[in-house]
Amino acid sequence: MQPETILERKSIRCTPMREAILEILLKKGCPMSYKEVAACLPRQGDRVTIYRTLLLLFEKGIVHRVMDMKGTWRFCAHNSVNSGCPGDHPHFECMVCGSMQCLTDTSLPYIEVAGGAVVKGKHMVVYGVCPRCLE
Amino acid sequence: MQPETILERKSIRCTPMREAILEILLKKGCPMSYKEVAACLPRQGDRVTIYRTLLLLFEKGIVHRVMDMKGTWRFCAHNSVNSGCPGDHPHFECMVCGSMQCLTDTSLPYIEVAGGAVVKGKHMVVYGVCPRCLE
DNA sequence: AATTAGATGCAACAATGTTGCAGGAGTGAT
DNA sequence: ATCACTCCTGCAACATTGTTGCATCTAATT
Repeated sequence: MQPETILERKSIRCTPMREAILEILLKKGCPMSYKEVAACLPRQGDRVTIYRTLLLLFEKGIVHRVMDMKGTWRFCAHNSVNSGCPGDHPHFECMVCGSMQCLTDTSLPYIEVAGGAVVKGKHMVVYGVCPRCLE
Repeated sequence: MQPETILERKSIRCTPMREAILEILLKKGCPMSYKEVAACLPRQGDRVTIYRTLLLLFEKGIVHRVMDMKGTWRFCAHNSVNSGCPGDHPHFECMVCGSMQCLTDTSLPYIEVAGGAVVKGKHMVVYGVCPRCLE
């Protein structure tokens, strides 16, 4: 689906910035930090705008969000249409190059929390060394 | 085990700061951020020293470390003696009060990463609302 | 084309975490 | 006891991520 179509369907104004960011995320298909997204932008916009755009895309359910092992949010839009994305699959992070990857084929286990806590979501990062960095 | 004994066994100098921090972590038994630890200290030391102490305890395998959903490290020393602690159990984080809890009774699933990546560790945070905040 | 709701850019701020360096405390040997 | 040495602590400074408020500009609507 085109970035423009996605934005329209969610009743969000289609601005060049939003279109560009969403296009980058769709193209890469892996969780990207603000920094990575900013580096891919053709025209450098304001830091705050990028943050706000990423947050908006997340809040509207267009992308999902993962916290990496450095404590920074990463945003990811894969082409799959499955909703309720957050918390449904683990992510792999390479400790060498820092790249991240959605493990969409694996689902997260059911976890029971003792004492009657209500579970809203799950978040899993598997870290190690990716094939490229192993060589 | 006493903080002093633990430090001696790991061949680390037993200073008042280290003893105090380790004692706090052992007492609470749940993952604490730098801020929480600092707030519990009887005599306020330097920020950097606290960070360095926490990092040292982690590197020596005395405590383990979890990244919470706000992107800050939390450190935890439970009394159990099992080594290789990092990555062996999930953690629960309350979205309301921010408290965290080790789910030591649950173990993390085996996750296979396609493409021949080497997995070094796993990290899982389950978030929701704790029993206290539900009322 | 005018209006208006909303998007952007700027400045400023807060928090976490790190690095380099000078001085101080503990350890061991003479 | 004294000396030398290791290494712990505190200070200053900095980098990065992320947020907030406000003025200005832009996109969709009439």
